[in-house]
Amino acid sequence: MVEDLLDELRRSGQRATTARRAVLEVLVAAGDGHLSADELTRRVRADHPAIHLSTIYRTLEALAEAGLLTPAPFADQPTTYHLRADVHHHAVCTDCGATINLPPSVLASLRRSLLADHGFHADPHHLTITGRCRSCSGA
Amino acid sequence: MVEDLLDELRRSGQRATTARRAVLEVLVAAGDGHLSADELTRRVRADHPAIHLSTIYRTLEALAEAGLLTPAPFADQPTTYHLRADVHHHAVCTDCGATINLPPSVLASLRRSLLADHGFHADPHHLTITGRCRSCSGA
DNA sequence: CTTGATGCAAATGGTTTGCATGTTT
DNA sequence: AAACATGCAAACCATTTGCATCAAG
Repeated sequence: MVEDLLDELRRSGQRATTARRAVLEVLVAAGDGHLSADELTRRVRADHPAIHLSTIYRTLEALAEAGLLTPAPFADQPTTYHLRADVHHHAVCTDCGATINLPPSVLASLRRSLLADHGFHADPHHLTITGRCRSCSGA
Repeated sequence: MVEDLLDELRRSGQRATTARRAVLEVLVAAGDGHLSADELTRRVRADHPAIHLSTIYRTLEALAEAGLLTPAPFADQPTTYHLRADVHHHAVCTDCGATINLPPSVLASLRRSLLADHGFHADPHHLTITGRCRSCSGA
C-alpha cells in the first residue's frame, strides 16, 4: 500500500524519503480521517522524533503535487489532509459541529448541471456544506 | 439601502457607527463582488482615513453576527465578504482561475438528498466548487 | 452616564522560506 | 557527484486581543 504510493511519487519525479514514507504510513493508518499538519507531525514523531514540522509541510506539498493526497481547508481551523483514495465530502452542523461524511456521488446531479449549463467540468476534491443536523434542526 | 441595513443592525442590539456605515456603503457599492478585509479597508479609507484594519475585522464580525453579510473563505487567499442579499456560489477553474457565479438554486437537488438521506438541513452561505472551465477542459 | 466601539501596538497561529547540512538517486 | 530533501530559526501574513480613549444609546 504505502510502497505503491511511494512508487507513484517516484514516477512523478519526486524522491522517496523516510519522511514521506512516514507521512504516508500515518495517513493510511488514519483511514479516511483528516489530519492537520500538526497532528500529523505528532504521529509521525512517534517513530521518527527528528522529523520537523516544516518538513511535514513540504512533504504534504510534494504528495499533493503528485496527486496522492488532498488538502481540505476548513473554515478557520487548520487545513487537514487525506489520501486521494478516500475522496469524500462533508456536511458540518453549524450548531453542534457534527460532521457527516458524504460519498462523491452526492454531487452527481450538481456536476451534471454545471456541465450542461456552463460547460464546467467539476472535479471537487473536497467540499464542505454547512447546515443543521437532524437533532439540531429539530430543536 | 444602507440605512435599512443599519436599522437591522440596531434591531439586533448593535450600534450604528461611522465605521459600520462606511463598510456597508462599500459593500453595497461593490455589488456582489467579494472583498477581503484589506481591500475593504483600502476603500473605506478613501472617505475615512482613520479607520483601522482591526476595526474592519470587528465590524465584519458584528455584521456577520447580525446576519447582514457572509464570509467566503477561499482556499488559501484571505477570506472575502459579501452582503447576505447577494448569496451565491462559485465554480473556480483550477487551470485559468476563472470563476463563475452560481445561483443558490444549483444546490437544490443536493439539499433535497441531504435532507432525505441524512435529515441534514443544508444552509450553505457560500460554496466553492473546483474544476475546469469550458475552454480549459477543451485544451 | 454607561456600555459598547475604536485606534494602536503587540501577540497569535498556521504556514513558508533561507540557508547550511544530510540523503537519495 | 549532483540534485534534492531536511532541520532549524526566522520571516510572513491574516487575524485577534489588551488596553486606554472615544462615541452611541
